[in-house]
Amino acid sequence: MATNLSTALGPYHHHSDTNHRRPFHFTKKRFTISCNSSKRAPPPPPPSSAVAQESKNPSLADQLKPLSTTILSDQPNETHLLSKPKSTWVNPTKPKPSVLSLQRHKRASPYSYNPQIKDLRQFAKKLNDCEESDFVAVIEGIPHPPTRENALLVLNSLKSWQKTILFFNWVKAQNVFPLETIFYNVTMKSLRFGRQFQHIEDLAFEMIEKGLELDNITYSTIITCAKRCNLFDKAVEWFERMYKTGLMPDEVTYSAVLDVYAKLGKVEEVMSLYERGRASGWKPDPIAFAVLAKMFGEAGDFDGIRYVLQEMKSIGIQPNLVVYNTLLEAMGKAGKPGLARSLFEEMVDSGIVPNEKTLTALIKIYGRARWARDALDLWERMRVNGWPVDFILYNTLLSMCADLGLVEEAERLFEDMKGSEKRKPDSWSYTAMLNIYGSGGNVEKAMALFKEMSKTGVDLNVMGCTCLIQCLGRAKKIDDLVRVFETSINGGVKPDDRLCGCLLSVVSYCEGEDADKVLSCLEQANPKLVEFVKLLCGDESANFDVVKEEFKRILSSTAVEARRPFCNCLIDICRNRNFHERAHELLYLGTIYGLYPGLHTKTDEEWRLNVRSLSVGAAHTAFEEWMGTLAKIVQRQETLPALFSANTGAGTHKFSQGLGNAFASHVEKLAVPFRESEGKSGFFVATREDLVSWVQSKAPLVMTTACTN
DNA sequence: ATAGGGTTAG
Repeated sequence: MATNLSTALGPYHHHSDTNHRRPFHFTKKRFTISCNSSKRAPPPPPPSSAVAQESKNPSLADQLKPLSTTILSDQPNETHLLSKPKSTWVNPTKPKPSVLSLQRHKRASPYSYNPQIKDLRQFAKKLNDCEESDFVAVIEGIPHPPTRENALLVLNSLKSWQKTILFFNWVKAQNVFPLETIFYNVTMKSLRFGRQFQHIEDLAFEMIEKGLELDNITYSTIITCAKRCNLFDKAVEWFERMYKTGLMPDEVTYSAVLDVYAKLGKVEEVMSLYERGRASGWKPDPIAFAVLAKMFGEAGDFDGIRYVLQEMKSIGIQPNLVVYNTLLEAMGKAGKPGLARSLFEEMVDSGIVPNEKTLTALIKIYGRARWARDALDLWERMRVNGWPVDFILYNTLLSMCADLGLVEEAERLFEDMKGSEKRKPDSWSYTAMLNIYGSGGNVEKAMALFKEMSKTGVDLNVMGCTCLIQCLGRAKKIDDLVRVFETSINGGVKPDDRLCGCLLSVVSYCEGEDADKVLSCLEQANPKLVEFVKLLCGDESANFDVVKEEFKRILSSTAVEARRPFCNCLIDICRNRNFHERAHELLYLGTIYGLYPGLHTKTDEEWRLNVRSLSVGAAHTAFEEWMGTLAKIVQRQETLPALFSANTGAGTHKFSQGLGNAFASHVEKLAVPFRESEGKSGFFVATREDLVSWVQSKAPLVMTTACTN
């Protein structure tokens, strides 16, 4: 279902409902097109009903509606908006409708010098240090009378939210002066630190009851607290309430709310708010851009990231460190390592010194992109320039080494960490090392690490467990595998779908007793999956429709990233147990459930089979299927392209190694005229003439192995 | 220090 803004904005919407409200159909593409155009459409006027009722404080929903309608309408059917706008809109005597106040809330003047400050600081320290049960008694020792200034100073110094509340209530009970908004705001700040949304909301209601003014600081504190507690509906609710009472958000509250919608993934709402704010004359600051950049990064939306850069440029805002960090991270998520690299160089050239987060983002990007040269160069620059390093960055460097297969570099860093006082390896560090040894097939070193962990008291986590099991499975050390699995489960590891996929892949290449041992591990983690394996291979009479339904059920309860591996392994299991037809059925189901997008690509000149993301068995199955289809086409004498190719990938990824070789021997066995391309490894090509004559000589055989639907 | 908004790990 499409997101509907009126739903998102809650109950405040209903009274201004009109028939031009429509659900959002705001796709990424459309957004980008509309926002990238250099000329921004002038903001449309608010609906006349809103102007009449609340010309000063139109509701947020009313503010957003016309804009979204303008952007989203499928046809330019905006006559109801444009029929009488001029008088309202262009008339300079009327103010522009505005969604935010361009002026920030004015702060009270800072404290004047007070000779009692030193005593009060000491007193606050005593309060912070004492037991909570003694707190009230300690308060009584306050060295100076709790005047407004004195009370504020102490209230500001308390660290735990429980003590803040106790002190707040004590001051209230003294009844020396009425507690103003600032007392509530300071108290809320402490509660927010303790993530106590309910307490904050109670205080807010108390303010309303007493008729105290809730200002922008109050609202932004409430909203960000709700956000940090993941109570997004509450955050939106309080933002709406603010408009309702006639208070306009300033840019701090406004960007806090942008972040709320961004965290909800409501890109279109964020952009409506942003554009509305811009139309009101708002000049967004770096924090607002960090919010947008983060949002587009999470969505992997490169066009959105470009839009942010372009906006900053046109407004004349230089990114600061945080904005650069966010943009780098976003570039990584959008799969643009090269642009991340240039952005980083631009940042350094502009004189900004990278921090741990910058370097963590970049190292991660280079590792994932398998850019060993850039990763190592950056590592060297970190050392030479003395750039800051922290624990997360160390672990990220280790993971990068795992991605790139840099065994010695990782071992050196790992030893450094063991030797340091502050940065002892934790379960993340061990996981990275297990990943390195596991993918390199070094069982001895991997098992040595496993033993070392139990000695040093570092818990194996689910990912480390997966790496180790994969390694032991490949080495056919099934008894060790079972022991590691049992130990992990007893140690509190919760098996996830990746671990199950890993066990399933071990099952695919094991036989007899070994396979049964691994299956009984899998049974503990995912009994349904084991049941399905038995359905596939145990009972030959299980019909296709039953398999289809069960498979659908399994997949829909599996994490997206583990679905294709599951299907690959299941195909391998069927093939290795001589259920070839089942394998074809599973490949067919995997294809219709969208697990293999882009498996076939066709142009007039060339048809290509892309098996890079398939397991060996699945790739064989797909190839046989392809040849079977081809045989039918030849039989029917339909048109064929001049060239056929199959792409296995060159096996640069540590898990896809061997696919090319397996494929080569498979085509050799079938005597199909595919030859590995000389220039490109992992590319197998055949001409139409060769293939057609092969099909004609082998047609009966191919036809029998092909799935008949 | 002295009431409010943004960024790091499969």
